[in-house]
Amino acid sequence: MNSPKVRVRFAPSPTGPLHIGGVRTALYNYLFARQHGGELIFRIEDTDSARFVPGAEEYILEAFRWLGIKFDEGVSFGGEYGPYRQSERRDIYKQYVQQLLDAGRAYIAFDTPEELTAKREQVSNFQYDASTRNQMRNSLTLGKEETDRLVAEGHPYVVRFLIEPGEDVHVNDIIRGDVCINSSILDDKVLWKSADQLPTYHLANIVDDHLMKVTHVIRGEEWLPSAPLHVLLYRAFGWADTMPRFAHLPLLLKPDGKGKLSKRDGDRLGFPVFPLEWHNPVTGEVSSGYRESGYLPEAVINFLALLGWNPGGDQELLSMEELIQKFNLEKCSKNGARFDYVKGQWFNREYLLQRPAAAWAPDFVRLLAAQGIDTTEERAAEVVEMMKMKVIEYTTSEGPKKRNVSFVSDLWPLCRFFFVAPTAFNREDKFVKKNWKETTASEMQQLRDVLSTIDDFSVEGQKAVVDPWVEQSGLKPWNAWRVCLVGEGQGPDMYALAAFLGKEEVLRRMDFAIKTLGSCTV
RNA sequence: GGCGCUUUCGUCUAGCGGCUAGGACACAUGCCUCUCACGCAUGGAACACGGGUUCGAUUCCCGUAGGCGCUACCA
Repeated sequence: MNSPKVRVRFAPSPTGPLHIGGVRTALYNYLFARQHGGELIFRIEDTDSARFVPGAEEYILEAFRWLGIKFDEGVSFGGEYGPYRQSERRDIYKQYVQQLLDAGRAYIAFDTPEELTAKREQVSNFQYDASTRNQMRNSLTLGKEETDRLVAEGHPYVVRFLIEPGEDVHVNDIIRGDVCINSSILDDKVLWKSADQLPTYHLANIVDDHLMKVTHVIRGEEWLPSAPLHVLLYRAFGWADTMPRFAHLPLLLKPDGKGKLSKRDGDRLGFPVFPLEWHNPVTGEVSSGYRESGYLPEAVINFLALLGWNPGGDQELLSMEELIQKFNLEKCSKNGARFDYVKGQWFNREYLLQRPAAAWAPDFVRLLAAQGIDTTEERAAEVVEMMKMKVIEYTTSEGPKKRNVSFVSDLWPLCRFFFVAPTAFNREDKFVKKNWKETTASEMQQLRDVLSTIDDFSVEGQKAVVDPWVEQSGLKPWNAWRVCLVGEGQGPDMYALAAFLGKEEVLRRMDFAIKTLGSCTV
């Protein structure tokens, strides 16, 4: 018996920007589908008309395009199992709800939301189930005639799933093994909503997965408690033999404190929780995205892939191809993973370093332009090459910290002096203080005179002349020279910096420093 | 409250009855050095607790405690 072709789906609801946890779920589905030569479906679960947010669907699609997660079928991709937007499948669901009604596996209930709220307030732990349904207003208590009459009169109603109590329902989860819960603790879930005349997630989900021939449901752990309900639905429809296999992924948790990762954590700690920048169409609020923050899609993918799964072994830098090859649902961890965004920055650094400096240049040029600096990509690439191994200081809620250059945008604060000459010197600066003594001005004047004789101002050209002079004079001009050209204790190798600036600019900066700092002791 | 899932360094994790419990991020120190770094080397750092099972438990079972989730006419 050969198993059917693997078909998985990622089915977000368009209620806003895609959360990074959702991105990981989609990624795992993608890796699984690719590894098995299967198909990945993109379905839109927009059965909650109240929470619909315009633009969310396009946002999600663009996010996956950027990340390199490709779908084979679904909204905007086509396919033979459409439509793939649930709001366009109303008639299909209606038909299946009727099937359940006819089979006596579901019933009609007239209780209004207000009545239910009141009931919940008056009876603690109230649950609409076998123990309470006979006290409510539904087709079971009202009888067929009365029900038909109320429906005909246009009274709003919902359809509820009739759950038989006292049965142990088993879910065989790929990640968690056998999960068993008793049907008595399940409530008679609403399958069809009166409010928007659409099914709930539970019904739509089962019908679609069945009709779309989905073989594996890979989703977040928040769905685990309702998985038994889904199993019961498959059975009620008579689809138990083709029921997909389930895999419930661990959740992404806050970097610190308690609870699951939320947008607020990103704002508080300074990292994005969305793949792309999001502009809230109602509030106008802007949330940062990984793309706009300077992350490389490969880095985001690699980082996310290893949050909750690990191929074993010591290799952590993995390409999409390697991930596809090594991915294994059974090796997913069972417990929630704290979102270690600092490690995410490290991944980005690794991927940034892997590419040639020239590949950073366009972004860097744009960044410089925003600072009013006009330069070429070649020049920018030279600077990148000299500075990519440096460390940047940044501020956090716990005070200043340092980290390696991890983004192109880290470069500007480190590279200003390449493009802007010092206009003043901070005599209180430790480095300046230490390296500018009363004799320094005259030493710098000597160095200046030596430099002015050089025609070939390349690193090699300078070396050929300056090294012997250093040797013979016994001077150590480096730090003072750095003060002249940079203004502080920063920057690359002095010859490299001087070569970049060019002879004229170097001499100009030295003249200015000698004049400004003079022979005074600082 | 009820139900379910879960528990190895600060964090992500490897481990699938016998190991000096491994790696990575982060952190610290040293070397290198023309500044800051990179790099290299080194270091601190974990099996939640209590019972079993077993010759032997981080590993299997049961409790306890913590964490997480669900408990809507939301997904």
